[in-house]
Amino acid sequence: MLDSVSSEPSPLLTGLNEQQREAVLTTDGPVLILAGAGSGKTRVIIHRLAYLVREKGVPARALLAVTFTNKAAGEMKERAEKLLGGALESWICTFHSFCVRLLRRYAVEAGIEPGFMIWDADDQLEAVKQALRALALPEKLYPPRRLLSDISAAKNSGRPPRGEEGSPWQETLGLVAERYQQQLTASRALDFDDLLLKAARLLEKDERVRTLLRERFRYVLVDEYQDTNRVQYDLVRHLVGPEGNITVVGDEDQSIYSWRGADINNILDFERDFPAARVLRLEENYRSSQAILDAAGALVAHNRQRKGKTLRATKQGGDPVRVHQAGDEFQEASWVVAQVARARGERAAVLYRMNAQSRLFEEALMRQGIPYSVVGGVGFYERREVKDLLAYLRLVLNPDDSMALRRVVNVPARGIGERTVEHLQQLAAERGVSLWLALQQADDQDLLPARAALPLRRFRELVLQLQKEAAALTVKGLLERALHLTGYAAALAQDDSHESQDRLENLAELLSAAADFDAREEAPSLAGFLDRVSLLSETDLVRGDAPVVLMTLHSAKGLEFDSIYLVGLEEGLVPHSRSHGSREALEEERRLCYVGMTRARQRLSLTWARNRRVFGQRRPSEPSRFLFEVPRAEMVVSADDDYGAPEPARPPRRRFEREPEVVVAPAAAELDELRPGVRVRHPLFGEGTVLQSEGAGLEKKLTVTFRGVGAKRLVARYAALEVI
DNA sequence: AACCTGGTTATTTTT
DNA sequence: TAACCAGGTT
Repeated sequence: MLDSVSSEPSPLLTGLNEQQREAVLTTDGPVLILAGAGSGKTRVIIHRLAYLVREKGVPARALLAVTFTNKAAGEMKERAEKLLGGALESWICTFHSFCVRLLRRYAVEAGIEPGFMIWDADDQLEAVKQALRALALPEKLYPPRRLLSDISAAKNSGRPPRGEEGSPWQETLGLVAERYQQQLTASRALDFDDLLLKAARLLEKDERVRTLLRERFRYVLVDEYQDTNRVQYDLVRHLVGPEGNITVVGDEDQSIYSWRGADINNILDFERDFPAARVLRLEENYRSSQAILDAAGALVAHNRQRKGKTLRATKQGGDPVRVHQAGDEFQEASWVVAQVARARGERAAVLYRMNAQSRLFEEALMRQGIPYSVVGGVGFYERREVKDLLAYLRLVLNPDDSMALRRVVNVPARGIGERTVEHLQQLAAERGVSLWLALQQADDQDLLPARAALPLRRFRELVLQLQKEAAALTVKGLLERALHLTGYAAALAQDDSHESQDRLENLAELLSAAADFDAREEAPSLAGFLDRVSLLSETDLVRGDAPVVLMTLHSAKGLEFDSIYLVGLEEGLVPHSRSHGSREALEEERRLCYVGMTRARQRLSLTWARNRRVFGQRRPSEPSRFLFEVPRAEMVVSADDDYGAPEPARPPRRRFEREPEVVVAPAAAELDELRPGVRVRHPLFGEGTVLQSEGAGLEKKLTVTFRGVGAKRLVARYAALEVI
């Protein structure tokens, strides 16, 4: 296997270090590549794919690479195609999309409906609530979210709950899980966990399919192996078989998804599971400065659950890691934003433990007129109007999807009340059919509640009409038709509130997303569109253009920035209070912190606030223990000026959207000067020229071009512009 | 069926 | 604190 190295060095190997070359060339049998943060992992993977195709003559369609995010898959595919100079026929996709493709293709063998819908987290939660209602169990005693997470945990471990266990909770869990699953079945739908579970079962049970797939996929690669759960592990094992070529790439120090069922032992025990395994390490780091690596390395060295590796920096020196202690969370945000404003032109990220922390940073950035983007939070596809429209599309494809039906049966309002829906629901439960079928039967047998009969019939006809038209339409065309036929657009247009305006804009964006899909996809279909939307993740939608990005530590995995601000490093937050007590959980928190630190190329700042509002109450905080695990010599410590002073009185908080606080804005006299052609200075973008301006006063909207940054649209009120 | 209100409740992290 | 829900009112 190594003979091609000596005979003639492949051009695919140039620019790779010794370890990377070996990782590219070691293609056969089980291989574990331990890839440290910033060690050029993706590069190795794409060179490996190219090497297999070009040098070893393996047909591209025999290669399968599985990742966790669409973004990673997309990037991998794109770069591999660029390297090979042509379209690549390999499957490079996420675990979930791989399963969907498999299940759509082998639905019969898997024993599921070919046209299944995918339920999202909202649908799942709603289904659990329904189950509780049907069982006459109070939500207070049985929190739906906890039930759902237990159901999901059970599915991810490969053993769906049964109600046989002893404890009352387990018994209830079993009952609820059973009802929950019934609803999925009646709706011809699968939840996220089912996608993996059914695919794994299919491979386990059906020898023909298994053989077929093993023959097809002769080289399988799994990225981020440290984040695989039990079911994913089973899936991979069935897919590969004892003689297969399996390569897994991962880093045990970056395993941060145990709460979603990921099992760090999958990577730690790889050599036990595959005794013939070759283990290769990538320990040369091309991303971060020496100072950053030393600090991060010292931190993670406190973990016991690891194979252990030492990253070597290729960049020497660099700024020391900064630790800043702020008086409170407001000052923490101001400090960070001041630092960001000072370092023009570099890309920075603020990383926090939980989404709720983003707001203060958003407000501070907005006040300074610094453009930013937030990853996560309320995503585009989670907005009500978007989900409503998508629900109509789901009904077109599968009217039995009861969650979709429930969602829009009275949206926009058409006189179908809660009681009517409940009545139908009961009917459906009695007969063990979907809501749609119950509706149909009730209509045919004149069982509909008198007052709602007409609107219900019209709703039914509406769905049928959309179904009839769907075949001849593009996805965008169908969306437009749905907007019109349902009266959704009209209802929004009639109401001229700011909110409705926003919604219409979002729907317009949905239309353009659909148009984009129609144009780009080879064979665009409604099913394909819905699948893609369901499998989209938060980080897939990261906009890369903003100079500052705000996100959780979890979503930062796999990304890199010039500057990293790791904020809220306090006991109870990082490590999170829920992780106190168990060593495993604490180690995961430490890894989370490690992941955050190793995102930084040039500068790393760690901040904490001496007191912070928690549960709406101000409480003093302790610095995170992780701060003490980084050697003092690596750090420069600073503090707010009023460190130790009594807590200053704060004006009552005001919602920024309603009443913007002008902190730094052009002086009033300068507002009129902001005309096209005028030179201005921005704290972040540097000097630029006004290209265009519309409106007047603080509401004035400006288009300004900055050197090296391009044109930016700014609102005068927020823009910290200075006329020069 | 939409709106209001007061009380309760919660905070990880998300493919 | 603020988001959410159940229950009541219009």
